[in-house]
Amino acid sequence: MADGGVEAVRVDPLAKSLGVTRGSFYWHFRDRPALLTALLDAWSEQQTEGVVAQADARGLPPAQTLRVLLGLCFEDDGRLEKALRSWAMQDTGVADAIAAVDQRRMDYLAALLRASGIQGPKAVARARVAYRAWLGDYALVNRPHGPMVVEDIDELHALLLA
Amino acid sequence: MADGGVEAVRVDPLAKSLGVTRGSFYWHFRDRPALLTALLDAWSEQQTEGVVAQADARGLPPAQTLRVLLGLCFEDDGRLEKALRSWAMQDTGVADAIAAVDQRRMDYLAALLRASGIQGPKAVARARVAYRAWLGDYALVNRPHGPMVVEDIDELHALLLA
DNA sequence: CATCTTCCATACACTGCTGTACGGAAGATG
DNA sequence: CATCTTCCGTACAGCAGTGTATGGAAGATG
Repeated sequence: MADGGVEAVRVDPLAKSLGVTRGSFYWHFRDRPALLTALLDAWSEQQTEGVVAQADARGLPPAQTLRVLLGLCFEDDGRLEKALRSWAMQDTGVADAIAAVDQRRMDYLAALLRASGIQGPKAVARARVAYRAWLGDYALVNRPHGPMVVEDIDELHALLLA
Repeated sequence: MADGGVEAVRVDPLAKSLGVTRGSFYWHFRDRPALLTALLDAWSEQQTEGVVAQADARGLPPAQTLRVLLGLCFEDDGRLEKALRSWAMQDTGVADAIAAVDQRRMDYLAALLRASGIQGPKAVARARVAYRAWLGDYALVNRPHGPMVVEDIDELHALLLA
């Protein structure tokens, strides 16, 4: 999925790469769509709680937690994230699942900003800007120096808390 | 391409939707890859000059031009942009072409920020943040209220010039 | 008018993938 | 030990799309 997108997750090549035959696959899954939805469900469940808990676990003040969160997020190469969002363009069910994940993550960002002293609607607007900046980093095909450079993260962090 | 991604631009369905046969296609293009590269070339050439010229044409001061540019960019639904970047994940040639377009657009953004009084490296870092925010808006599957809301654009504009 | 080029249709062979039918091995259960 | 369930392989039919070979119509050119 991360390598070739939805179109690349096909049962015949998948079975071959695993050293089994399609007969095995069709015992575990009803058909290809069943595999895909299983994949989506697993990702969705994992991404709603994982990163948030990881950032909160350190028990830092909100402004520091925000910085830790940004660092964590920009570490990922985002290939799976990109593949899923590309998939969502042709499947509204996928789009809905991702939208729910987006909402939870932006809510957490806004809460962090409010706890850092950013007032009311500004917190929500900035949370959306930050979330878009994170997603946009993935969209950049050849990212200038690998993942986002530390200076860019610091600049974003400072802008959000200004 | 915008609707279904690269995988959807196939010669047989395309010919059918145009009311012709594949025989016609294979006279105009050597094969499917030839069509795809022709598409990419056209997009690349169109996107290097178009929007920049459109923003500059009004002859406004740089800070206002920046606001106009942001408004113009966030108008687009970005489906083609997303499809191309998704395609770039499996084709380095596509990735290179898009990276070149990215570079030109970020250079223009940085120049606009410098002309607005943002000093040195800050201009580049903020240009990258803004460009990522723009791309990230496309990545959001169900965008909250259609395209990016005016408040978000204003907030971004203010942050960039702070 | 004859020929030549341009543009498109028809027909064919071929590939990669899906889903189903069936069969068989290996362990669990009575 | 007989049977039954679990898990997987084999074989087949079918579909969608690619690329090629060939022929033919319509206008351009001598």
